[in-house]
Amino acid sequence: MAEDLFKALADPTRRRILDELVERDGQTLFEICGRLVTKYGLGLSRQAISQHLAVLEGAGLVVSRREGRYKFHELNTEPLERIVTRWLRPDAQGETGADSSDWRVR
Amino acid sequence: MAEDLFKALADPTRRRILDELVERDGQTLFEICGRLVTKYGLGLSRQAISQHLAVLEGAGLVVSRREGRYKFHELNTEPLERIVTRWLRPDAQGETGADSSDWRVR
DNA sequence: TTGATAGGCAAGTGGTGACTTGCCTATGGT
DNA sequence: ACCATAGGCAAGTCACCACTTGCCTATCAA
Repeated sequence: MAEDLFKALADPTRRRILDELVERDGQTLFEICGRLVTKYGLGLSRQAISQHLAVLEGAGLVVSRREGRYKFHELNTEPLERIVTRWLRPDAQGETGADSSDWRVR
Repeated sequence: MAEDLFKALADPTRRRILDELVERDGQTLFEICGRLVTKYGLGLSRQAISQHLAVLEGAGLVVSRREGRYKFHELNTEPLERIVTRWLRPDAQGETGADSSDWRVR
């Protein structure tokens, strides 16, 4: 749902992870950790990145595939298309761009 | 900058406000309050909506124009285009889609 | 089978953000 | 001049989220 998508995009570290996956798809957790450190000098723990990946996966932006002791993470840009059809081109996708399920009771 | 944009989109109430402005552009604060109440049964205070509008304006998603005692709010979808060029079509906009300024030191 | 690598689970902490409350300013009608 | 309307400012509360720490599981190589 939309809530998960935008929450996932709200964190700059998660956006960087998406950038990394655009540049090189199918990386493991440790690869991503290493890249964030060397490219941006990020001193985040492995668990921090792992939790970020879980959030991205929950939003459908990342799909993971396990092979032996490795877990490869792949980008999925399909959820991002919904942002476009909601506000940029609301006439596409059969009229409504607003997702009626995008709501939470407080 | 990107940080403000995604933070602005992270809240469901703010996304609803954008939906309202897509449907009818140039509304005042009280008009938006009324619409959110009648259409979604939202019991938010005027100040809450006012603060949301300030965040949206800080992100460049809303532009306001004052006329007498009225302040009209208009939608600006230009910042949303950058989301598309960053991950969906990174080859547009002269190569890089990643905004190097999208980073905060912790 | 031991050790190293790749990853997961769970509880705790600090900071940030959404919302409220109370009071203040400004414009316009009568 | 008065009052109602439209909006702003500032402080306080509360819940959530990012991150850490500590420990545990699984796969592979020697």
